[in-house]
Amino acid sequence: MAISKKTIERLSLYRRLIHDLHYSNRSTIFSHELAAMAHCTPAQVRRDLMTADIKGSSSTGYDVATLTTGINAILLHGHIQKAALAGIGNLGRAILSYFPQRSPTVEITAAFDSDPSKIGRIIHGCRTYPIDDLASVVKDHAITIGIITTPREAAQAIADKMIAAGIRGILNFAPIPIRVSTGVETEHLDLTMSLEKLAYFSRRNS
Amino acid sequence: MAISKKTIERLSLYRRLIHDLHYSNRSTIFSHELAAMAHCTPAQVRRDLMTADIKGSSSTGYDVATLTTGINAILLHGHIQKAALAGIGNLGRAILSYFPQRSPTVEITAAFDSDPSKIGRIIHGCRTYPIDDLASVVKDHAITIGIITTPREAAQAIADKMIAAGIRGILNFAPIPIRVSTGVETEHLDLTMSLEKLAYFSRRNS
DNA sequence: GACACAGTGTGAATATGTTCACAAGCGAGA
DNA sequence: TCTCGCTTGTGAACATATTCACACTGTGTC
Ligand SMILES: NC(=O)c1ccc[n+]([C@@H]2O[C@H](COP(=O)([O-])OP(=O)(O)OC[C@H]3O[C@@H](n4cnc5c(N)ncnc54)[C@H](O)[C@@H]3O)[C@@H](O)[C@H]2O)c1
Ligand SMILES: NC(=O)c1ccc[n+]([C@@H]2O[C@H](COP(=O)([O-])OP(=O)(O)OC[C@H]3O[C@@H](n4cnc5c(N)ncnc54)[C@H](O)[C@@H]3O)[C@@H](O)[C@H]2O)c1
Repeated sequence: MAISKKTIERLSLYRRLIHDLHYSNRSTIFSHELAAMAHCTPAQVRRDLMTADIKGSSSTGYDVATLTTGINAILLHGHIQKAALAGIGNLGRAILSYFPQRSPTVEITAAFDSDPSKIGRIIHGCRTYPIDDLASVVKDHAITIGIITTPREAAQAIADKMIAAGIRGILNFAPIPIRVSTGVETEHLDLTMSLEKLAYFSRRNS
Repeated sequence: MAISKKTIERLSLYRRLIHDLHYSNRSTIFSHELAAMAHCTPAQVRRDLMTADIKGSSSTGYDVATLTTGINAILLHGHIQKAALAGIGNLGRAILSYFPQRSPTVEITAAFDSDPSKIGRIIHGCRTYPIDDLASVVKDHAITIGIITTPREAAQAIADKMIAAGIRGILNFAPIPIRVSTGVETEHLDLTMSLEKLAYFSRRNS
């Protein structure tokens, strides 16, 4: 029952699209409808749902409620996971303002900064702490996910602290890959890389 | 001479790492050093550079200057490409503040919003315009890349305007896939999806 | 020289991801 | 009940990406 990264991404997308685009009102949906929403092929959708062990009917397609519950069973897995954000700068604040209510599976419960002027307040429901409290807060709240929005120079040290405190997954926005011990999952979102890739292919395939 | 997306991403990363981590002082670098920086395998680095037609020496490794020029030849391709950003909100402003000087191949030259209170100013060197000027500004400045940081509801319409104005690549932060005509490249950066993926795998592989 | 060494370049093997193509299921209508 | 038209589920083919493994190369040493 191992599900690939790409499939997990799309399951997350399917669920949100069904929720956001008012498909949750409908009782059933076909693979080609989901495919149109997610911008992929019907075969891809069926393969993903097969992997997720979600069954449809050949006459009515997939039951929306079953679909949602099935995807939740995989992504949610019992309880909401908590995340901590480090670096309450421009990007960090944008994320804190955006994220509440976004995901039924993850919530950002604490934010950290080394700059005393950035901490103490509650930003969009999220408490802010000095970076030195990271270990204790992470342990007390059983936080399992870290988000790094500090400058590049601080990123690796923050990641090390997070991992030492028990965090098992890191979403990194700093423009440098983070080295982690095995068993820790890391995702590197790199704006410059994405833009340069786009620049290359937008020239190329036109 | 077709280079895959993954390879382009890594080439962009290699170049930036060499630049940021003071490797540009050194005259040569080995595949295993680049691999350590980029957090991948030496074989991967050699394969990428082979694809990029960059040759090294078996005794000294790769010449840093050759490497930089070689990657630039691929990513830059003669002239800097210009980008336009739509949606000067929390995320849009964070990007405008972050991006200047980040990439030698792409620069954000114009930003657009539908809210009159957001426009008229110059943010970090980038002029802001009403969204209705998008077509003319894009054409006048020969902008080829679009960045969407508007709410979900507006995203597809903005994308359509961008494409009509001649933009060939779109970086989309709105939580919905954008439909584009063939020949237009699109990249969907979805925070919720990334976090949910991380949540899943951080539980799983520990 | 000739040998050892530490690296590159790359065909081949492997792993991962996507699409094809079609049997089988189901409901509607005759 | 039979058949038609649509769908799902899925083995197999295909495509893409990574890793292995090793011949080859330039340099330093004796
Ligand atoms: N702003 C963007 O749109 C954007 C986009 C892509 C990537 N990034 C990356 O995200 C990171 C943050 O960008 P930003 O624009 O928000 O920068 P910023 O300077 O506005 O914010 C950085 C924050 O990190 C805090 N910080 C610094 N050192 C710290 C430490 N050791 N521990 C805890 N907190 C620390 C600072 O006090 C500040 O609040 C950077 O690495 C940047 O490269 C930003
Ligand atoms: N803030 C984040 O960290 C974050 C993270 C991931 C994704 N996103 C996505 O990015 C988008 C923007 O997020 P935000 O937090 O900056 O929101 P925001 O509300 O702060 O900003 C949205 C901006 O878009 C402008 N806008 C609205 N309709 C427009 C239109 N038709 N044409 C031009 N401009 C228009 C608004 O005036 C506003 O300035 C959203 O789709 C959000 O889902 C945000």
